[in-house]
Amino acid sequence: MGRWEPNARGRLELAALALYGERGFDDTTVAEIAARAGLTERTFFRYFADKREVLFGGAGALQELLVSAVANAPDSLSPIEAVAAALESAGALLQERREFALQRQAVISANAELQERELIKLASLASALADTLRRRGVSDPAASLTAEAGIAVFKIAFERWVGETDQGDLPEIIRASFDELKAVTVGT
Amino acid sequence: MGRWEPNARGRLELAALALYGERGFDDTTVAEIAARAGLTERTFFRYFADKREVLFGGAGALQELLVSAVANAPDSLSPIEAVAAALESAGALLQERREFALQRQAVISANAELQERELIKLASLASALADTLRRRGVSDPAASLTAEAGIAVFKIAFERWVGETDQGDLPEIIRASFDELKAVTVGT
DNA sequence: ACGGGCGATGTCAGTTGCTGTCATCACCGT
DNA sequence: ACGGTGATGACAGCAACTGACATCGCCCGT
Repeated sequence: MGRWEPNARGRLELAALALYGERGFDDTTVAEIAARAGLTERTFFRYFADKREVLFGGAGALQELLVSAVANAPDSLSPIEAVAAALESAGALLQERREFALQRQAVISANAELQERELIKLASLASALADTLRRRGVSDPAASLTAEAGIAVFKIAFERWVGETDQGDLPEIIRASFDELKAVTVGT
Repeated sequence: MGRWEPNARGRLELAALALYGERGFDDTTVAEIAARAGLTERTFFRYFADKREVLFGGAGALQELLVSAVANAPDSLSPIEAVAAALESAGALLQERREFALQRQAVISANAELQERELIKLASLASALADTLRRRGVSDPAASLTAEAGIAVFKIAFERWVGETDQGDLPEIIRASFDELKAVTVGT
């Protein structure tokens, strides 16, 4: 194709994940990542806003998936059911890339700055879900609460799935966690 | 008293909040904060791990308050009721410092890095609450779900309270949001 | 009262994340 | 062939953060 090797972005993502895994996030310099990808530090920052963002390239696609799943859910579903169904299908997708998901999560779990970035991505997901619910006619604060509760369930289900040695079914864990949330909120 | 002016930490917090408010987080250097507090940059980093942390000095106290409130809640309260009561009392405390809370929140809302830090503090709160629930005999995933749902409710209630011109009652908003969550999770 | 330990602060040098600016180098259409 | 263009490199510079060492009074024991 071009003058340069193709897929510079993908090479950077791959190199970063490998190096973060081998030597840790803090002990990896951006220059090292770039060198491993056959590029320079300056080019790294043309593709990614900062050193952390390189691990979150898939966040945008995941958000679009969730939003369109909720937007296209049948009207017969209640808001929380629509959100649950969307998260289950996202879970199914994640499950197909379990190896990658585990490696990535190990890196993130080892570093607080990366956890911060992950949390704000999840918050962005919740915000997008709430917007979509509002477009479905759900009013506030129900829309925000449903979205935030859904993301909380997803977080916890994902953690459990990652922690399991015998690989369980993620969508199933998500569904069970929603049921558990329902039981828990009843209170008395 | 001492060789130095007392309360260096407090002076740094005050100077930082003022400068972040006046010129924005990005356009404020740590050296400027330190100078305003009559100290040096190096001393700033002895008190705070990084430039953001200076805004989160109260997080530790808040966490202790919540944990002890849940730990000391009467056994007659269900997990979610214990969490709700704890968050309401935290809300009452926040309400006493409304001016400060609003100013601080305006600064945080204007900057993504600060939002990240706030999110990880909230996640830490949720984690501490979940631990406390487990010590009360609640098992997982109910403990984690209750804690995360509680924090989600708190976030949304706080946002509403901040957005109001006619200052409503925060504990009341929190209680109402818990009720709304219950309604929303019922689903169908 | 005096000397030394000690805690809080200052000074300095260095690394790294990140940015602005300009140069370079093929490819592409005309 | 020629100039435009998009991706990359080279370089300089700022600010966040860290480690090492110096300084300065206060306090405690003798």
